[in-house]
Amino acid sequence: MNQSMTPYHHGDLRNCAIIAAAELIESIGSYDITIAQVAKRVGVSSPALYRHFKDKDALLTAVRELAHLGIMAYTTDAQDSVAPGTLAHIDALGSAYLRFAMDKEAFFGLMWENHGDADERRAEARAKRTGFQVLHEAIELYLREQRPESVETSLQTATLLWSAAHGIATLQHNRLLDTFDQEADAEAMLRTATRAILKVDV
Amino acid sequence: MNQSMTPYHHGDLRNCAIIAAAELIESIGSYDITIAQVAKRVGVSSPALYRHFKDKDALLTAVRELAHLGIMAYTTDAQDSVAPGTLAHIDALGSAYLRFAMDKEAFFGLMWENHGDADERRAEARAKRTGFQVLHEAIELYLREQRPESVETSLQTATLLWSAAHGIATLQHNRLLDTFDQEADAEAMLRTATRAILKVDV
DNA sequence: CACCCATGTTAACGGTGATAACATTAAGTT
DNA sequence: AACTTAATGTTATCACCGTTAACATGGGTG
Repeated sequence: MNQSMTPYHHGDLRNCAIIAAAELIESIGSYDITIAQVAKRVGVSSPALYRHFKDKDALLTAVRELAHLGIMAYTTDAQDSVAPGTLAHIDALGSAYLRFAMDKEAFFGLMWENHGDADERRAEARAKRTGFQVLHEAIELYLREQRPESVETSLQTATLLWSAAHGIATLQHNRLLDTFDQEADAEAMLRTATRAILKVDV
Repeated sequence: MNQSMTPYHHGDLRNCAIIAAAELIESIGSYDITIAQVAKRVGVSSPALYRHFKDKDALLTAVRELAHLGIMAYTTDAQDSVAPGTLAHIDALGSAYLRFAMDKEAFFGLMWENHGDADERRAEARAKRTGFQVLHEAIELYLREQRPESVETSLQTATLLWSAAHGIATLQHNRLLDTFDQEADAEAMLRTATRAILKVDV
């Protein structure tokens, strides 16, 4: 009846809460947020959120899904301008990963927090594997064309390269790269690692 | 006077609280502990801890120092049985790192949490750099003897190798290595990475 | 229209980190 | 030995947190 403001039933609380949480995280630069903060931002009482999320971590898990989409967007963008299966392709993927870690610090941190129950864990593992597949395929293609004798190790190679990228991203995220090497350049490091692991002559 | 039990003044509360916190973390396998839990374990009221630690994070920072000592112990042990500056030496350091990450999961996770004020951050960075130096020296020695033409890149090489080790350790810690490659073996991966980065022929 | 269920509300609980105000004791001064 | 003081403990209390219970609202279906 009252057509003016905020009807009793929100209508799309679940999605709005996820987005509000994400915005909050982005704006304070930390995933240390509060149910009450999210509720307030959506204009709803705290307990209302429990109609849509089992607990706080379920909400954060939903935000993590968003973060996975975000990283996929970075990845997809990066792939646009490169030929599939080239070294430039692999570089672009790695650089997208590093860029996401820097640009969206709080989300990157959140993604690697491992609280949550088993179901949530499995769902996230699936999302992460999806991202990994992109790298794996690029590397498989690269090896098939450049080093066909090593193509059967493409899975191990991809896993190792991801690990290297993740290590560099994580250390940079914690501001430790500069601690070790004042002139460290994450992107250059990853390119070096990529070439070493792919055994390309530099 | 009353020689029986628990004098009013504990006498060594600060150290005991740190140890109690560490034990608690080890026993529950998570660094999500409570001031009250620590206080109870030491047999003291919660506010008493605030005489010795500015806040909860200061206590956790002290525990992190302990964790750094722990990783150094692993490292030192590993070095005992290898000749300095050999590939085996570098392998031993990496393997010690991975072993610590697995054995002391909770501590490893805690070490890379980056809350805390600027002073605490700087202190921790120093501790981490100390650990890094060990790897750096081993690599410098190795390069000087095996690849003298690359010795001036020893710092970059050490930083990169640490990043790779850290990435592998972190992914394993989050149980993601198996997600990517069911047969992944962290130690084997690190050996591969080490050889690739040092440009040793395999 | 009547009912019901999804979805919102306010009230309340136990636990958290932290502070204030007070108590006790060890150590130092005279 | 007595007094003072500072360090270090205590209890009482706060605001806030995640979460649940009990109640209110109202849209959708018979």
